[in-house]
Amino acid sequence: MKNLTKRQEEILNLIKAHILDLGFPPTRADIARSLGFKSPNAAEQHLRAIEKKGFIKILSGASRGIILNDNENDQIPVIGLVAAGGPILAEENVEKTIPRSNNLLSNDIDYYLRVKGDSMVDIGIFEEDLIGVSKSANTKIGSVIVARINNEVTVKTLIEMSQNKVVLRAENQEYDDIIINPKVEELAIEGSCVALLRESI
Amino acid sequence: MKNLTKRQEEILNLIKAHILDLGFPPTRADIARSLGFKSPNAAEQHLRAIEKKGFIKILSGASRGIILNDNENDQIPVIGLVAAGGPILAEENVEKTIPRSNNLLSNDIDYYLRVKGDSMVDIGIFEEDLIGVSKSANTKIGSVIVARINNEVTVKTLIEMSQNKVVLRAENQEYDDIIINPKVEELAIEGSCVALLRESI
DNA sequence: ATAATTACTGTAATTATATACAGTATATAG
DNA sequence: CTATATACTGTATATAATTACAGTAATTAT
Repeated sequence: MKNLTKRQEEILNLIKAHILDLGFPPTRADIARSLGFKSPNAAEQHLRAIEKKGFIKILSGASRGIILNDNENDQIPVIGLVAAGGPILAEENVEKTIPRSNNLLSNDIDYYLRVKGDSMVDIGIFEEDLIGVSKSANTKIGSVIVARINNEVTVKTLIEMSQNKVVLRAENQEYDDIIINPKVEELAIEGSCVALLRESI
Repeated sequence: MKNLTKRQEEILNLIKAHILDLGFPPTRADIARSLGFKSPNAAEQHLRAIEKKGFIKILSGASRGIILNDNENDQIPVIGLVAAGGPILAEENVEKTIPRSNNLLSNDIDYYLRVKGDSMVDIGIFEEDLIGVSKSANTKIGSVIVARINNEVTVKTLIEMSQNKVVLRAENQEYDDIIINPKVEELAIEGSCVALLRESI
C-alpha cells in the first residue's frame, strides 16, 4: 500500500469526515465544492488515484459508492500465545483484531494480551482475560507491567527497579518474586496494563 | 416516537444492514429490489412514514440521503449505585451510556453494573469493575447473577434454587451464604453476568 | 361512516451523479 | 529525455436517483 500524497490524504480525510458527519460518503461534486475545485472531475481523478493505492474501493455506477478499506492502524490486535523470540506484535501472535472505534476503554491501548496462568489472580487478573496494554503509559513502581525476560513474556507488578536489580512480583502468594539483574539477563518492559476485558464469566 | 409497523421495521433493518455492509444507505430502488416492490415509490412512501415516526431523517435532493436517528436502544446504560426501590434501569441510576456499536463483548448485554464491595473477589470481580448483565441469558446453578433481595441489588453465585429455598454465595470466604425463602422474602433475579470490563488496573 | 394510515403498482419528470473525453501545467522516476 | 504521476479546468452525457402525481385496496382510528 503506497503512501498517499498530501492532497490525496486531504480528500480521504474529507470522505471520512463526511461519513462520520452524515453517515454516507460525499459525491464528486461534494468533494470539489469542499476543496474549491471547479470541476467534479478533479475529485474523480483523485479518487481513482486513492483507489489505485488501495485505500478505498469505488463501486462503479453507484452514487456515493466509495468504500473505505480498513486501515490496519485502526485495528487493535489481540495477542494470544507469544512465540518465543520475535516481537510481541508479530503477525503469528495475533489472535484477532478489534476496530479501534469500538474500543470502550482507554484510547491509549496498543494491544490486548490474553492472560495465561494464575500468577495475578489476587488482583483479579484471571486466565483467559484480555489485558489492555499501553506501550507509552509510564511504568512506575507498583504498575502492572508486561515484561519480557530472556524472550519470555510475562505480566507482573513492578516492585523495584534500579540499574542492576529489577524485582517483579506475582500477585499470588504461591509464586516467588522474580529478581533480575538486567546487566546479566535480558529484560525488556513492553508496556503497562491499563484495562481489562473478560469475555465470559 | 411512535412504533413502527412490521414492514417499516423491515425496511429500517434493511437500511441498517446496507450501511453495515457497504458503508452507505440504499436507494429507493435498492430497497424496492430487496423487498420485491415493483415501484421505487413504495420504498419512498415507507421512508416518509418512518421519517414521520422519527426513526430517520431524509435529506431532500441528496442521493442515499438517509440519516439514522440515534435510537436509545442502541445505547447500553452503565448503572452505578442502584437507589433502593424502583427498577435497576431507572434513569437516576444511569451513570453513562455506551453505544452498542462500540461494545466489544457479548451482544447479549442489557446493561453494565458497577460493582460495589468485595464479595466476589475470589472469581476476579473487584470493586468498581463493570459487569455486563444479560436479562435473557438463562440463569442456571453456578451462574453469577444479579439478584434483588428486599429491594437491594447484589451480585452473587446461584448455588441452589427450589420453590422455597434459594441459596446465593459470595465468592469470598469472609461472607456467609445468603439463604432465602422466596415465599417470605422478596427475591427477583434480574439477570446473569456474562462479561466484565475494568477501566483501570 | 368517514377519515386517516398502511401498503402497495405504474408512469414520468427533474435533478443528482458518475464518468468519459479533451486539455494545461508541473514534478518525479527510470 | 521521455514516460508516468500529480493536480487540476472545462464540457458533455448517460444513467442513477429522488420525487411528484395518479391510482387500488385493505385496515385502523375517530
